[in-house]
Amino acid sequence: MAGELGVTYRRIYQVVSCIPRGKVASYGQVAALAGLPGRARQVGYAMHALPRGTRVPWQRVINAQGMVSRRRIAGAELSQRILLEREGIKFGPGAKIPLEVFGWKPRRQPPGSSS
DNA sequence: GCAATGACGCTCT
DNA sequence: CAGAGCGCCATTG
Repeated sequence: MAGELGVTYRRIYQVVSCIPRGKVASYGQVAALAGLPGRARQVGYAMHALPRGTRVPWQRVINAQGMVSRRRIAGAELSQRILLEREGIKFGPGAKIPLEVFGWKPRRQPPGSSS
């Protein structure tokens, strides 16, 4: 049943929930952080399986090209873009997000913070 | 239990 | 730079 989600999805949702507001992460990045390197596809499918009204910031997950992945239903990708712009993320030419600026860079110990 | 699906990523042409 | 193909594997019917 869909009520009981697999361990894999749960792991993915956990990582996605850690993405700070105003930042984005790619499917592959989420997969790697979830301990599933190379399984970006499963991340995308996990996002699709999310129910409406979820607390998981699924909108912060985009593809490696810095673009909102195209969905089965046209127009939904636009909604995601609106949500991201609302968080302060700016899109460049070609609807691409500059990952060097908005890409989430998780770091446990910021360099120079302990000195 | 088997076969098809899918919000991706990378490489080659 | 753009497009097409293959691999990846959990979830669903």
